[in-house]
Amino acid sequence: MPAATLEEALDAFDAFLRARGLRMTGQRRTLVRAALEQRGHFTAEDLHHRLVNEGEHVSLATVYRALLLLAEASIVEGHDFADGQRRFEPMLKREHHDHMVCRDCGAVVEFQSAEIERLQEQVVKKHGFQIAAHVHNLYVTCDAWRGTGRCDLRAKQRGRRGPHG
Amino acid sequence: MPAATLEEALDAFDAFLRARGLRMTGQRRTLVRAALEQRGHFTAEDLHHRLVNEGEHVSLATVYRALLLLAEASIVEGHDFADGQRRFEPMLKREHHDHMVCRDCGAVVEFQSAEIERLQEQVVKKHGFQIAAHVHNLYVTCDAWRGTGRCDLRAKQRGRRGPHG
DNA sequence: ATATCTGCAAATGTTTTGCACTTTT
DNA sequence: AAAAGTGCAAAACATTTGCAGATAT
Repeated sequence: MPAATLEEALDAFDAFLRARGLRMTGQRRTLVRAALEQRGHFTAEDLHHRLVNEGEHVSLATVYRALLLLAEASIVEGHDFADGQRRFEPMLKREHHDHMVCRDCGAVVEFQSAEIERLQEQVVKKHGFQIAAHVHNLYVTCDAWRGTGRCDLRAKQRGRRGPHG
Repeated sequence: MPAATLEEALDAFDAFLRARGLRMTGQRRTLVRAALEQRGHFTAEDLHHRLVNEGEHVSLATVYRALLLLAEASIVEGHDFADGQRRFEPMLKREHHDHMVCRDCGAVVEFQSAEIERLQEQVVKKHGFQIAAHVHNLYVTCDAWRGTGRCDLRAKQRGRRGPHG
């Protein structure tokens, strides 16, 4: 199943908004488009910068507010990669996946494992819970790739400490 | 392997500090003790409150600074349960585990799965990475337990939204 | 018309930091 | 003495929110 088109995303968002008595606006349309055009995992600020560069007039507050709605509508999904900023990615019509995050180069690589999902579900059931969501991030290093150019996807990285100390 | 005793923790911390040219102080000793006595997963503020109630004079800043060192020394481990505050738990001589976090009652239940760990490692290797750390949190609900009293471990919960929208 | 949006600036809340003073070594 | 630690208050910083004016139904 390929990722959703802009039209599909706009339709889905429109339906979502309508169902909650909310309104489709110029800014929200612009934000849906920009979010889908964004490659990889982006922050609210990334999205805002992009729009400012395009000459669009949308405030950062509106970006945050829209991202919240887009996540509730399952058009995007938010992730915490322990670097102090929430990342988003388009998720409409995309399959679930988890992430490897490289601490050397900042690359975010998606992975899927039906087997892990199954075991996860099993653990939760064994305890009488129901699963609502999960976070499965693998923080990795890629020193072995140094110099190959293969891992220099996102050189920038924040200094903020993760939850591991 | 049972959890570490206070003496073991103090020795480990002392060795860690010494190796880095840092010093054991009264506050740090107090914090090690309090952290080990704390049951379950606690925040920096929990720890601070506890000490204030005991009549100890330790500032919140010192608590944060000590927790950082204790985590680096692997005496405690920090976790992000997506509620806006970092939690810590004693980890010296304890086995690795991941967590289920109940969104209804706030309970944190530990789980272990050698199978999941193995698959995780496999995924990382397949991509040529080396694993540095991982976060595997299962956010669950326990409505089925309502009224049984079994799940009301930690009633308090924060309103802050997690990374999923 | 009326409820919802938006932008701006100010607030929030956890964690970090600068600095003057204490405590270790 | 010299280096490291502490408390306090202020700073940081991503995200949220109050409010007055703008926009959608």
